[in-house]
Amino acid sequence: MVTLAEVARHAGVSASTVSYVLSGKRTISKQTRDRVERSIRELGYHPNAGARALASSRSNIIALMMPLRTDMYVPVMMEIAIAVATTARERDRDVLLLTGQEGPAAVRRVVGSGLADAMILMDVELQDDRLPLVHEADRPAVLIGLPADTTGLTCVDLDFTATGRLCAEHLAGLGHREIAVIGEAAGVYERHTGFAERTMTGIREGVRQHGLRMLHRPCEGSYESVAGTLARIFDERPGTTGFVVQNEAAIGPLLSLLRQQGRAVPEDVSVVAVCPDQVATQHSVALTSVAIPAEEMGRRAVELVMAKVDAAEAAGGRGNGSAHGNGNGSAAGPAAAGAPDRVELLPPQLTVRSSTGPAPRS
Amino acid sequence: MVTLAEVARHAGVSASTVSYVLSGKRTISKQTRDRVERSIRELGYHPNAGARALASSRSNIIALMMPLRTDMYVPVMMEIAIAVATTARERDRDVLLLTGQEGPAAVRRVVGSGLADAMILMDVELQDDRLPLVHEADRPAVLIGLPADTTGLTCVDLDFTATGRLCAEHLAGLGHREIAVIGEAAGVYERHTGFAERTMTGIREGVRQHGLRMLHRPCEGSYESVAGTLARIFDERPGTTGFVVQNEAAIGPLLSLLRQQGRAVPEDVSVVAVCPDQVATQHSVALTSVAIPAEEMGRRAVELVMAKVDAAEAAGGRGNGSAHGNGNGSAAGPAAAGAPDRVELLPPQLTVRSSTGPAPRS
DNA sequence: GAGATCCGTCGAAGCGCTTCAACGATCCTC
DNA sequence: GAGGATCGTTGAAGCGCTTCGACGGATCTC
Repeated sequence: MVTLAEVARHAGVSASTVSYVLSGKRTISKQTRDRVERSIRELGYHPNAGARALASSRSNIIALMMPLRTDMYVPVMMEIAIAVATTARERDRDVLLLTGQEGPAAVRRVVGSGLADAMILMDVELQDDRLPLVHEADRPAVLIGLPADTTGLTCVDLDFTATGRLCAEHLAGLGHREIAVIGEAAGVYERHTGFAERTMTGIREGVRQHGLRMLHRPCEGSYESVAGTLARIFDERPGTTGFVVQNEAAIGPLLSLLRQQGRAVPEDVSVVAVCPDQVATQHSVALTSVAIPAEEMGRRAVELVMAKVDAAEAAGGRGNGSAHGNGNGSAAGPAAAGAPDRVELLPPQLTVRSSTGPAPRS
Repeated sequence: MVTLAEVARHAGVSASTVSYVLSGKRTISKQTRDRVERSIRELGYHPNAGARALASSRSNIIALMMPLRTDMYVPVMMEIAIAVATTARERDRDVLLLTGQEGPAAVRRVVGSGLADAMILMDVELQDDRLPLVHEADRPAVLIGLPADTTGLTCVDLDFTATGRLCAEHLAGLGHREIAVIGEAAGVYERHTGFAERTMTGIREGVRQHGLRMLHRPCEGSYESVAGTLARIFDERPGTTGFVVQNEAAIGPLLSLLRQQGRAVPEDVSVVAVCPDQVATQHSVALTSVAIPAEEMGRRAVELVMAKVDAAEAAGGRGNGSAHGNGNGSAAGPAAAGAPDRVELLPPQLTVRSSTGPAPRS
């Protein structure tokens, strides 16, 4: 392995000069810089990550905690993860992959060992085990998802309330009066991941405001489950003409079943989905949908967490970018310039495709 | 941050003693060990990862290179990644997530900086850009997937040839004489990822051996594409009664279409799929399938790569666990005990579910 | 043109850990 | 009971880097 010292010797300068060329923290004459850079290239030098981390107490690594269960939203999770990794690399950081397996202890370990400078937590639940540790660790952290209490936390998520409202409004605008929501599997509601509830809140707002009637039924992704749910919906409300589907897995079966029953989409019933664009466009009918901006969520999470790292650095200390009085959230204010704690809800965007149309004449 | 020195002081021993308690590399009396461990707990000590890496030139990190494109097999990729991360953690290693974004240069960087001790490469193509660098880097590496030339490489993959054979044999055993293969999207064949070809090789073997007739059609995952492909198949070979589907995305549309056309599964046509079990069981008909053992692939990859790290360590040097003469693969042999280069093909397992049955009387 | 200022470079001190050689103490062995 | 092994522990030397203070020389200021 080539070391910095060897580069220095090769270039005829001191080690510190090489270091400053690399970091840019002091001005170096163009002449020297060129010479050093040439030596680096010729020798194929790569700074040793461990030594760097030790000397600077910055590892340039961001930890990404994935959900343990892989039963849901896999494509979304994956897209977020890839966006995180890609964005981090663009900013010269690496990403450490942690699974939920290890539980909250992972937070303690990573923080304690200085392995990572910051954390991004995915799939945050309303009452998340890891949150107390995040607070205690007082390290830059960003959550993807929204816990019940966001005090002192920075979060990124799709604005699911606005999403729900948007869906309801879209259907209302097309003249639909009775709509049904094919929701997430019951387990999702029980786990209190929050987004399902928020979507429903938004839908209810839209429903109330536009005087619609609405039926909400949780539903598994299996064909049988969708069939049962659908049957019950039409049983109870034969006049239903609009559907909002939040469960990706239910979309395929739903379209199949509607076709089988001779209900044309969008002539007889309209369907609007909440899902990634890729999913929306791969079905027999291209779906009007609100996209889940996975890529943007991942990117923003990295940007926010890095801003916090830099802010903490500038402030001289470790820490979260904002002071933590012991729970007395007094004077949260803008704090030191940089990255205040905040909740960033991405505005939903509804794309009209071929699955929604005017309500049929009653 | 608590340091090892503080632990030593607190326990009334020297720093080296604490280090040996932690690593177990020398015998320490139970009494001292207990005392040290107690201090560690009381102070909440976590060894500093950077310092450790620097002093030992081992980072205890395994790099995982994900494919850049997220268009395919996302659930499989995700499952592999999670299995890798989980298995690594069980063995006290962490996982660094790299995307294809950075290209082959990532290999050089990670190896050069000592950030990771070893690499696992996913989604390896037949002629993979990264392979020359893997050879050159001479660091423990394991590929998930099979390149054209596996000399000096360790690979893990499903035995797709056997998989193909198994599918053909299963259908043959049920009396089907004319079968069709709904293959991967044309792009997959063009990219030469290899597994698609290997599956076809196996299917052809089975077809030949059992005297079947076979039609192979690449197919996109979209509904329209499947519809077109299916129409052309029945056009050309009306007597087709058995299907092998390798493209996960095509499964849903295929089942819908068959149902629509009044062809009952499995009474009129049988369908066998190559896909994760989870996918196989979530459709309207539970599919007879050969599973893609993602979890096992991830786990084995970690086991193999760690064996190589240990072997290299024991052999005193860096290196790949086996000598690399400059391309003259002479006397590859068992080499030093430990982890020789090898290709590990996992045996496929076919699970009979409800989508295959005896061929209809012709 | 003397003093203050700035620029580019260097030397040295550490960051927190691992590991080697060494050493006293205890245990055998004959 | 003397010599050698063995055991448990220690001190010190780095691992490769960052960063602080210092320093000579060029540039500016009045």
